[in-house]
Amino acid sequence: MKKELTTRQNEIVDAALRLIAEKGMRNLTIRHLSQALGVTDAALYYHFHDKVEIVQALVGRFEADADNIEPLHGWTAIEAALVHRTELVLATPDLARVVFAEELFQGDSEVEQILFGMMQRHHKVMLKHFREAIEAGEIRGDIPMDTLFRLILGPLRLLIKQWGMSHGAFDLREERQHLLDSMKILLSVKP
Amino acid sequence: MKKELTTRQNEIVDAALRLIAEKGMRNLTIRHLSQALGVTDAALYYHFHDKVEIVQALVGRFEADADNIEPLHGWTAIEAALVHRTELVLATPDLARVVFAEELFQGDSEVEQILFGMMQRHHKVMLKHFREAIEAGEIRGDIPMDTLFRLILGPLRLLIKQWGMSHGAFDLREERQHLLDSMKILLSVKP
Amino acid sequence: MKKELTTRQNEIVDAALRLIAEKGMRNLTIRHLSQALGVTDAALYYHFHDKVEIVQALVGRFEADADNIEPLHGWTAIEAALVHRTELVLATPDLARVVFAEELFQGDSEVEQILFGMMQRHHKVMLKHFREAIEAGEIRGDIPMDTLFRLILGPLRLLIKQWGMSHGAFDLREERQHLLDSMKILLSVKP
Amino acid sequence: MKKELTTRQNEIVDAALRLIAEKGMRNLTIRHLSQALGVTDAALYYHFHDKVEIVQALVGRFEADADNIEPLHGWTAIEAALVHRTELVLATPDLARVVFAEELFQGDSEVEQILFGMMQRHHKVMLKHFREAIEAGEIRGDIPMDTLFRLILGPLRLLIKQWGMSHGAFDLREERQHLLDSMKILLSVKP
DNA sequence: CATGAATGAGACTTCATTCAT
DNA sequence: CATGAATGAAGTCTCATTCAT
Repeated sequence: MKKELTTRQNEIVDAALRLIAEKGMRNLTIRHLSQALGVTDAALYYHFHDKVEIVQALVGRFEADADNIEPLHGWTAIEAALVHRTELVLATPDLARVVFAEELFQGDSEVEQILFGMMQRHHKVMLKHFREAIEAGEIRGDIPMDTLFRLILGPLRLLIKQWGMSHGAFDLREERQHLLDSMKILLSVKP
Repeated sequence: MKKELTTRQNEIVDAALRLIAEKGMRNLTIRHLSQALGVTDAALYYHFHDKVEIVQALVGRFEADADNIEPLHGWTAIEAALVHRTELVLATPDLARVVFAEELFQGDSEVEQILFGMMQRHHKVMLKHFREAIEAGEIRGDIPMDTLFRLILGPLRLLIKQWGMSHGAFDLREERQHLLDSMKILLSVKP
Repeated sequence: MKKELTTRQNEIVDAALRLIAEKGMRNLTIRHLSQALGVTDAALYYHFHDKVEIVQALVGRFEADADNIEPLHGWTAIEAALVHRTELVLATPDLARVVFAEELFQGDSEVEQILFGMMQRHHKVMLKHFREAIEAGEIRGDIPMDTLFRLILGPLRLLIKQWGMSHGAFDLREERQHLLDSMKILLSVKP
Repeated sequence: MKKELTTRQNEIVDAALRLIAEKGMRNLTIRHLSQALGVTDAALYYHFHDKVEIVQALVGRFEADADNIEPLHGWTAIEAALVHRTELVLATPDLARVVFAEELFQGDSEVEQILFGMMQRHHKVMLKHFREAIEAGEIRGDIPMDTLFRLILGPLRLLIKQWGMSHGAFDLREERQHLLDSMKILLSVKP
């Protein structure tokens, strides 16, 4: 299912990501992309059949990285997931402004579905970890699952979005740590 | 500063909002808009000088509604703000999928600035309420302000986004209540 | 043939002239014109049936002024004509950048004809004065008539054009006098 | 600075020149141009980034030709310049009705500047030749420089404009010769 | 692998004009 | 006298894509 990308294809996806991060999805046009790469429009069609194919490869990036999480459990897994997200964002800041920005692809139904699938799977995995954490007595169990998901992922999303919109004006790792610390305190089971 | 819109102008903004909500920002073209209104492209230019002007009027809607919050304080004000947001979303569902979707306007620097200003002001107001709530002993004071903001607004944003993306598949009021209840419990000062 | 213009019509023509002088013929649009006058587009159609009618009235201005030359003869008439032109230009500088700019109306065949007619008549009158001046021994007679016309009118046109393009940067009267003096010297019959 | 044009670009500029010559600047639209070339509007944008770029290339034509004047001096250089102009006009009659028609570009501030620069340089060169001619005793020295410029270039401009407007109804070379002869006589130093 | 040339659809915008009020 | 609302044609430009070389 997942196609291996050639070197050139990866270069193209990199450039595409850069364009989107810079000026949004509308900035991702075949001409801009080819100019960024120093080739002709037509040249891109040798590497990808479609523009859709490029965007799909781009979205695939998120997934590729997201899958490499080690098999942790409970609160440890939750913390790892949040850390992983922010580290990913720090590693490829262009991704930072794109990930969590599902609206960007609104209308691109092909991409929308891919993203929706990703989100669903992620959601499922997280819920599993929540249950584990509750069973292990790591976090309190009196909060509805969906609400819990929002309480944990919502702040993370907002944090990353703020960081992206401010063009990295604050220390993401530090703020992420504040977030994790506070969550730990708030969610821990009271004696 | 804020321009009063004519009846027709409001009709146009309504239609624009509908278009965006349906298929995203890319769906908001002058042609689509005029077709939705049953007139020619050119007709719109009688009412607005620019497409930008239309989008600005549209963004102004958020602001207009956001300003009408009663002068509450502390946790009450925070709760009211969250309730107000969700009620706004319920009242004009088209707005729902647009609000909190700053990325939609990424690249549209004119609009970006307006939104940025709105966010800044909102942020400031919320921080004031947080401080009041802490002083009043309504919520605990050991969480950094910015983190507190993310912990409260992040979940709300995610909730509204989920509701929008699912096309209203769940009861927004109910879930919002769960969120508020949980927040209250989590943030309350422990004896 | 020549229609008397109402007060409002004259105001409109004035504004039209100003627009053309400012940014060229392409700047003369009904909307710009109406905006300059502080009314709606539609309002202009009460005063003129057509845009063509406005332009015709505008061109008529040149003619109107050009006709009022006193019945002089010979070199005196020639000098008077040149003086008259420059004075006209000084009196209504907007006209300055339009008059002698037949190209501006190229394509506007209706106007082109009017202008062509004006030029023809002017040409004829000037030739008559040339002949008188030669017969009177005021200027030498060994220059072909058409060449003489170019030698006298060409410099004047260039002078006015330079003045217009420089936005009145030099003293038109002074330079015109230099021109007349030099012409007198050059063309006078040698002993 | 001066960009080399491709074959296709030159074809486009040729067509553009033809369109302007035929019906004036307003006739130079992308659609007309592409139709004249038998292609789509969009095709032109492969060769030129802008419509402005096309016009600039077009204006560059004047300059290109104007620069190739041999290094002559004094009256010989002046005569050569006038001859060159008329020959240029005869060689490319389309240029004829455009050259000396600065008004055509009024409002096109980009082009206006290019033209203004060209005029300035031309003016400077001519003044130099005037001085040389005076020093060499070829022409009289009692006429102000600027006036001299107008006396010589003005008639030439008018001649070319008349020829262009009459669609080549008379023998340009013959009339130009009359002009030169007369000028020589008038301006020569009297014994 | 890439370029040169083109296309058709559609984007935003301006223009002159009309008509009912 | 004027406005409010609209129209149809035209203008400039961008976009994704194709095809021959």
